[in-house]
Amino acid sequence: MFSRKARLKDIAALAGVSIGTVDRVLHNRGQVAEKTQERILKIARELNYTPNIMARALKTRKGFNLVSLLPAPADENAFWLKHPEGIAKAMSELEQFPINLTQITFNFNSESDFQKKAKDLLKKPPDGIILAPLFRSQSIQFCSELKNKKIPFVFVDNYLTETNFLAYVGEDIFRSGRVAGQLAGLLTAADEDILIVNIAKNIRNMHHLNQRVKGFRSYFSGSDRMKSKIFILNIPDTKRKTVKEMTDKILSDHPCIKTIFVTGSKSFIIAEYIHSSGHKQMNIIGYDLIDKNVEYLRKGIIRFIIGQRPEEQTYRAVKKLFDYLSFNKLPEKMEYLPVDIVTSENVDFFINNI
Amino acid sequence: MFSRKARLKDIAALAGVSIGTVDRVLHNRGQVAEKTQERILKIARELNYTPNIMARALKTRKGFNLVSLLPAPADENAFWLKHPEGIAKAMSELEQFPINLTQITFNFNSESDFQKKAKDLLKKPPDGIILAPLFRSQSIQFCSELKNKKIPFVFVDNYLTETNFLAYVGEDIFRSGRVAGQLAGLLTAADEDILIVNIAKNIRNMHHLNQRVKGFRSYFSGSDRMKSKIFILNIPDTKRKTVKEMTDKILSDHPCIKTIFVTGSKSFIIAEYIHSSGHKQMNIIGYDLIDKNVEYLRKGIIRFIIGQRPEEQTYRAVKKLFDYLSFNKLPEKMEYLPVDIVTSENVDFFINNI
DNA sequence: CTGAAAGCGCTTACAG
DNA sequence: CTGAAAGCGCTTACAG
Repeated sequence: MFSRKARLKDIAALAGVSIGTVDRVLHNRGQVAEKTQERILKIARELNYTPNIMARALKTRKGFNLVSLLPAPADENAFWLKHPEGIAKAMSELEQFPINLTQITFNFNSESDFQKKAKDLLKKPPDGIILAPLFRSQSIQFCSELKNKKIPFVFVDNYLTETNFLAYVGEDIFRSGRVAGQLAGLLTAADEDILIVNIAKNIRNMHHLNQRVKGFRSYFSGSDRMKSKIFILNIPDTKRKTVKEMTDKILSDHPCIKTIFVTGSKSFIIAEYIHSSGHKQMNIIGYDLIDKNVEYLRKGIIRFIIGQRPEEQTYRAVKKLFDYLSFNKLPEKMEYLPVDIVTSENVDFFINNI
Repeated sequence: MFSRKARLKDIAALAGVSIGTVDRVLHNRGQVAEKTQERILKIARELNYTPNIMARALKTRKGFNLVSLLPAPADENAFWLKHPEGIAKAMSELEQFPINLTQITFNFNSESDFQKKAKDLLKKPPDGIILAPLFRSQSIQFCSELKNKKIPFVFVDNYLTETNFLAYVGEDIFRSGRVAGQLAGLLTAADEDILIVNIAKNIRNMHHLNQRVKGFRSYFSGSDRMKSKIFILNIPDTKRKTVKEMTDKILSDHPCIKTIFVTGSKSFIIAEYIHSSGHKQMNIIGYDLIDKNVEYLRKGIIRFIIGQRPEEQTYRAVKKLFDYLSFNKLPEKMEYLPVDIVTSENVDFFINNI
């Protein structure tokens, strides 16, 4: 009724040997007579043999220690709250296997903290690592150590081409900027202008955000669709006073600004200020479904949020690492998750939804 | 190093019985002395016992026959091309288990063909069914037979509340209409009007499409945000002549129409006509990432496509059925997939992406 | 170079 | 009411 899978036993019977010999051939271990070997391989091929992974897992029971090294979530970067959820989900699906995953976090603003945590974890080298490479040079150095120690690692959030990472799961950053550009274009009339706002304290953010700005601008470049002017504002911190002064200034200098693109997850700060300060209504576009952004999205103060599925990044990263370590399965190297366009009407589908 | 899971053996040792007895208690079979039973349950709880599903699967090796009963994809409903992909993906992930899934298709326009196929498949009753209930009364009847025969079934695409379905995976139809409404609102100025187009040959479509229309209208109702008028056009077939005549008429009667919402997957037909007929440019919003729609989306002739993840519907449906049959796991009953907002800039992420 | 045997954790039929 | 044993398909250490 069901076409049974071929077993070692079947191959052994046909080849007239024991299953031990078949196994030796199939795993390239031990010395087996050339002729026997050929015969066995031929039969295995004909029977389309693939091992029963249940039986293998049951027998082998090899455990792995994994480590995730991600920024600690804090008020100012609630974005990183979502990543542990994806890890938890993946681990619960893999509950049957003897895996440990230790979550290590580092201070979002401290390169030395990252270095310290990275160094510490290597004292007891894990079998695989999930890593958000926020700090470029420190990450490159760390990854070269991982390479020396032959520890595979998967990037989330961003990647560094100069390392030999096993895989990347995350946003196509440039592309997501283009999507934002398209949305801004839809919201902005020909006689209205656009403001890009970067809110960044540290250099990492700048790199990430600059990519989005590039993508955003690229959507408009070379086309005639854009008569609006595009201004840019870099706000160095999130103090209310700084935000107020800098925003007020640029908006009064350029009264035609109607659309504001906030390149990071802090659009709620701009939304809050615009909303409470008596400025005219703006079209605000931002990133990431953190609670405060969602709140302003529902209120209609933020128009669009672009989502990058942070939980799914870590979820898939864990799965990739597991498949690689357990089944030698080489994962798809670059896995760009969809750029989600989220509004007040479809936001419910995207939160608490992993 | 790894916290080992408790095994039957461990419980047996602590309870001073054999693993056979433990198993009998845990599966509520056979007669076990009250006292022994209590002791064993207590220990199992304390040890937080969960069975090792690898071992169980290896031993049990119970096979299932599943059937999917979905419309045959055809030129006129390319939407249904995607569903087999999700089935294929799920089956390849479950390759290790002795499962069969037979895909049965019926003619999208023929209720009698559905009835025939449904009847035929029951001659050899499967262990579970995945079903798209296009034809209401015929589906209800079929589902009541399934209930009698105790065959579990999962709906995709739509559901019928009066049946005892195991689960539904698909769109929140009303809600997706609301999302379309919001997008239309963004694209339409106060002095411009909106046209809703239903293209439907059969009654099923009408129900589905009407729900979307309701959602669409509900977005505008009771709010003052809408000064535009909303017209509706029902096109009974897709002949070029019919489309031309009816579209021309309504657009000349109402020259302020600027946005067209096509409630089904045939927005490419409207896009094609508008584009090639010398009408002024319209904002077109449609459904489903079938090739022709994607083509017009990329060209900028369709503005937004709303996606409902057809592959994921069947993928999850198969998984739910499998988990239910194999592990007695009751699935989440209503699983609404996200309403995806797709534009020319993020469409790449949503095609060939399962 | 090859075979026989133990055992992963579970389920099930049999014996008592 | 309970235990002992076989076996799912694989891997591995041992014996020859």
